Amino acid sequence: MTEPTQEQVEQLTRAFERFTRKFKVAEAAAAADNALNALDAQTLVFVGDNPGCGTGDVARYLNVAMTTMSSAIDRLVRKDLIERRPHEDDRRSVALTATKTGRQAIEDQIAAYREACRAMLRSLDPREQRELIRLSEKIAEAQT
Amino acid sequence: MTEPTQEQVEQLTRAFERFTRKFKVAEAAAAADNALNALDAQTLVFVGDNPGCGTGDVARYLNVAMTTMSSAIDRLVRKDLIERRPHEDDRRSVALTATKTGRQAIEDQIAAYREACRAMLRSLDPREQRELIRLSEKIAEAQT
DNA sequence: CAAGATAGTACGAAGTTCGTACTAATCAAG
DNA sequence: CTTGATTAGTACGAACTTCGTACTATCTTG
Repeated sequence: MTEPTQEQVEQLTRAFERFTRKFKVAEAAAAADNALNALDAQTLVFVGDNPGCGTGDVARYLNVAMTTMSSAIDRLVRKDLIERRPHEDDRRSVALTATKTGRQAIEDQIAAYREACRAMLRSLDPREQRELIRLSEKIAEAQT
Repeated sequence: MTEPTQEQVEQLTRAFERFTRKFKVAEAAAAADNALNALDAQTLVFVGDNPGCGTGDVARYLNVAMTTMSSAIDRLVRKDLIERRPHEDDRRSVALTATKTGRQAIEDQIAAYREACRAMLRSLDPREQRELIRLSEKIAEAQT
């Protein structure tokens, strides 16, 4: 827990700008098939991870207006990627779940991500690979 | 350059998903002031890095239609963040440059990025910080 | 210099986001 | 149990974004 130097921060920033770009390309590639925009893709993944969640849950998580999320869900339902079912306990709510097609689309989405990660690791030798993963996890945990 | 294991790839993917999310928040925070959408922000940064570039250069780099870029540039010009000047050699082209206000906005944009990177580094001890930067640069260079 | 390629913009159609207004269901007292 | 406030969600329309088509102006090449 030491304050990094200005120079170090800038080096990492430059490297990460390139990573971010790489991930965007990966996202775009995964979306190409289903023609999902960024919001719809993120919505689909969230619903896949949180079956039974409601419109508001996703809206809050992705930081968009409730009505925007309602539209996004409309599009995903029309493409048969998710389903709106009545919620058991609260009849105002809907319970969202990914359809079989939707789960497949999520897999493709994540596979593209994973492919980008694999490409990164491939540039390193085995010891470095282990070290990068260790450091990444340490950071991810610290951010809470 | 050794093939990483499936397990390693997944660990890194999970960690990077969290990073990506963090960067999106940073981007959103930087955009909040100027109310720039993602495309406009990226366009502004590119023009800042490539003064004198043309509409088509940015469009190709960001992978959008020429007309889309023309609109984005319209918006940035209207906000006085960039300028369209006639190109010296080729009078069909425009030469784009960031205005003083624009350069300031870019600084804010990048500062938010840098802040996210600094936060990451802070979770590590000095030896680990140096190692993370070294590995990141190695990967960034290998990707070409 | 004529034909074709290139850089860019105008315009309009299709789609996205979000605020306002509304319905339906739940909760909290009284 | 009813009434008033809250909560989950959708319908609708305005403002904005993206992009294809059509067009102008300017190189480039044979």
